[in-house]
Amino acid sequence: MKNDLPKAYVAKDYEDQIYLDWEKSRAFQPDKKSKKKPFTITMPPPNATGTLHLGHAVMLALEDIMIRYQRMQGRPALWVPGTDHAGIATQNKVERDVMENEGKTRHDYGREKFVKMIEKFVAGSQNTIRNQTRKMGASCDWSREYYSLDDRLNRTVFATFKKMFEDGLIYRGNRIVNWCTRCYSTISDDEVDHVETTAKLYTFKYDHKFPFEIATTRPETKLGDTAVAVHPKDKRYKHFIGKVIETNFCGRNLKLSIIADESVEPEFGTGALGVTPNHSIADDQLAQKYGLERIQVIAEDGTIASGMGKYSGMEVENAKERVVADLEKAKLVSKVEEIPQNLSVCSRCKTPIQPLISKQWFIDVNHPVSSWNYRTLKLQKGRAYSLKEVMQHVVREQMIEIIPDRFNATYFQWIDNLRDWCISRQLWWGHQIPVWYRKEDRETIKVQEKSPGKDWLRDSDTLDTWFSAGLFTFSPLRWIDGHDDFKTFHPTQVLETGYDILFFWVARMILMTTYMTGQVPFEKVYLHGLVRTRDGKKMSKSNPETCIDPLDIIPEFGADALRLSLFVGSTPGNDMRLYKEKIAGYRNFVNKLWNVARYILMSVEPSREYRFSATGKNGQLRRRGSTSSSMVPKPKTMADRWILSRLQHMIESTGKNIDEFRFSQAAEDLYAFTWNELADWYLEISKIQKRGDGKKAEQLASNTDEILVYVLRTLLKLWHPFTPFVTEELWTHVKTKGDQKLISESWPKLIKKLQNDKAEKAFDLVRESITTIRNLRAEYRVPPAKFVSAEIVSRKFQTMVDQNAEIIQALARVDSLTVKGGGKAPKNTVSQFLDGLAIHLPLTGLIDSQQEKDRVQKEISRLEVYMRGLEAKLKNKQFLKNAPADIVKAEQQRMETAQDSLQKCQEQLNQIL
RNA sequence: GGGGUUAUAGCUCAGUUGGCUAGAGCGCCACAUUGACAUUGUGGAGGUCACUGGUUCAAGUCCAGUUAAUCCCACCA
Repeated sequence: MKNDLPKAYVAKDYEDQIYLDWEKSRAFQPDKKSKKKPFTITMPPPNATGTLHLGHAVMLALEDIMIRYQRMQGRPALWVPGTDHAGIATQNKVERDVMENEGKTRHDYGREKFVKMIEKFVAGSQNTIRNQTRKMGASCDWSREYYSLDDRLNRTVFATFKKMFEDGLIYRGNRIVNWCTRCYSTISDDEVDHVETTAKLYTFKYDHKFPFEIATTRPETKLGDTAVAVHPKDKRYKHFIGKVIETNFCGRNLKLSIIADESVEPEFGTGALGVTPNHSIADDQLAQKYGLERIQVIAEDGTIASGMGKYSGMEVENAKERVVADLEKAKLVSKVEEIPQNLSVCSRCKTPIQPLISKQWFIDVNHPVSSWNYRTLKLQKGRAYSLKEVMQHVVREQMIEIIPDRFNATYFQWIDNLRDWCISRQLWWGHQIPVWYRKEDRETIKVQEKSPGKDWLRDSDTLDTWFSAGLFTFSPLRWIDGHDDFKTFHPTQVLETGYDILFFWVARMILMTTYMTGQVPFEKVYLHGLVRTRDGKKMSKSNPETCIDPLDIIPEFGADALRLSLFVGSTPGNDMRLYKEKIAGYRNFVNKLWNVARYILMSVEPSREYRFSATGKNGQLRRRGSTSSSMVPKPKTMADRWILSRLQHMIESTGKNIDEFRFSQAAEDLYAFTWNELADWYLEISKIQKRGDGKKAEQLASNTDEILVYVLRTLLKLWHPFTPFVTEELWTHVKTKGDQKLISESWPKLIKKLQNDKAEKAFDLVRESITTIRNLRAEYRVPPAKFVSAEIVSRKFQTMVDQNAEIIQALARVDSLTVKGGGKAPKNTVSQFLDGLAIHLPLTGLIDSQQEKDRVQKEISRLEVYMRGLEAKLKNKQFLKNAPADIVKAEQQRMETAQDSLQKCQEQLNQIL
């Protein structure tokens, strides 16, 4: 027992060393000897593009809580850390840096060289991420760390591609895609953001011969129109439907079919819509539906394609101005108005998206196949299922549970609207598509990673990052090699991540994993909210003053305080606000915990050995070296019984709360126990229990020491998943021979026989008595240092109050306490009535009878209001008939108590008069 | 247009299957201060749980509607 703790806990003096010790002790690796069911979490891999932000910190805090708790439960707990190459994000980042620093583009370097540059950048950034992860205290198994471009993961990616291709789930097609002209790549529907802007809506005719006007915000694309769509019932245009009108638009000859479709809104613009099949997703659908011709207007670099006359080669924006100018010159424009518009932009670089037709690789989400594990996925035999159907099936059948469950609706809605997933990206950074084309005839292909020979060219595109990310529960566990890790640790138990990547990642993991492994990737999905600023705004890198950097916080307040501030007071799926004062509050708490330990360590007899270990049968405590198997701490006083009982309830509720994902509740309860019960009450009482002289007093003191140490040890264990650093540090002061590091200790076992609701209730009355006296003193402005005398009258609790008289005297600063079983209330006192107990303070000279009268009168009114409510309830026959018996009984009890108090108050009032 | 979330103390938020005289932290007010802790202690003030209706013996909690904020998805050219 060491007792040389500094006055305050300065986290940064301990944390790094503690983490090193944990790592050295291999505590992060799952205990494979354990026979219990493994518990696995795949860490959502941060993008290898830089540094961790608070979103990652929340993720690390929550996952570490689960992992540490399960580890202490004795389960082989595996938390697999990793990083993601994050194709588009990383390439963008390096491109931006190179442009800023050297004014060069990736093309100035060429693919091979540029990829090398990205690799170098990634290596640096991975190191940063690893260090930050350590700073947070994450107890993940570094020996199993993965990176999405690791060999074993690459092989899994290529094997997946091949299998899907052979099953007809991957195809190459000419389809309209979201094209980012800056990234020079397709991006998926989910990578498109919509920003509200205003746009100019032009109303015009294609030429003077054209019979009616159309309206558009994008006149330049009209160069590629092949139809005009109207609503079938629109009288203005009905007689044109089915005709083909030849027109000359800005020097281009267009053949426009007039088609009718319900989707056209007659109220918008002129009610006539120029259809540009290749540059609008909606128009593309019309083109498919009516078999329209297609004309490419915009090239992949964002300029007007060749064959568009004088506009060819112009930037889209310039072309627009030019087209408008030409139209105006020809007096074809009748109206220009500003309208609100949702502009589609690339979520990475905010460049406006050009929808265009391009030959890309897709995953067919509606193609039914039979290559499923029908048994483990509980599918109907003999039936083919599409990816979409299985994604719906496993969640609907609750093989995967989403927390909070309202995200089920979001999930299903997304899947219902899911279109084929475009997986090819025209990027250099990522998994290059394992497809080879024969040089002479590009249509002959081979799907494999290695080159089939000299006459073959590899597809230059890479795969969408989320393709490989979809494999992350099983690819790092070496599924591809049939490794034990996969057999032992898959499916994983929990996937914990932000709700913002439910679609990007969670859904795709379900898709990929069910298809490839025949298992669900995880049993539960826990979604946390976003961390916002004090004003509820998003923290964004472009606004650095709104951002809180975990690396600034940790040295100042400690990782434990940061962790607490990231999940206490927040619930799954809901955003939270974070600001320094909040973190400081938890820093204060951590310090409180430190000082609780510091006091106990200073106060108990240091030479003794306090070796409790709750490893005996039936969760009993044994003292090491003792032959007795029932060395449970023995409560001698009511306070002892109370604190030990409260502690047992904490053991029970903390475990239950963590099991049921109520992390905030668990920590809040522990916080209240630590501060408001242990520190505020029991520690103060222990001082009283330890101050007497004589043999009996010594025995009590020694017994109190045992209880203090037992409570502290247990409390450190309960706190450990939440605040690992400070608890581990304190553990070094209370651990004894044979104890392990706290991280490897077992979760405290519940000792049922120490639960004592009667003692808790009785002791609450003692606490309430003390509070009442303090309150009365404060009200009558008795100086805190001054002692008062008091009289407590209770027939029912006379003995109990007597037994606790010393505590009441000390904590309420009472020098002479009279405890009576009955009799008349003394005169000239300030009095207060609790349930079955009256407290009288003869505050001679301080009592103002008017003030006292007012005080009692106020209490009476309050009681009367309260009793009116109760009375109504108790007179209600329906209530008596329908409410459960214990509820009725409780209400009756309340009524009796209130009546009693009321009567006492009235007596009191009469006496003052 | 479809879907979701939120609305509870001055602020930030809890409130598990309906049983509540509605809680916490911060802030505020008063007092204290060498003893584990000023990163402290003691006491206190502060709420028609957004609004309207319904279900129920009983509604902050369940249902319907209204208002306001917010997010996601789709999208009108």
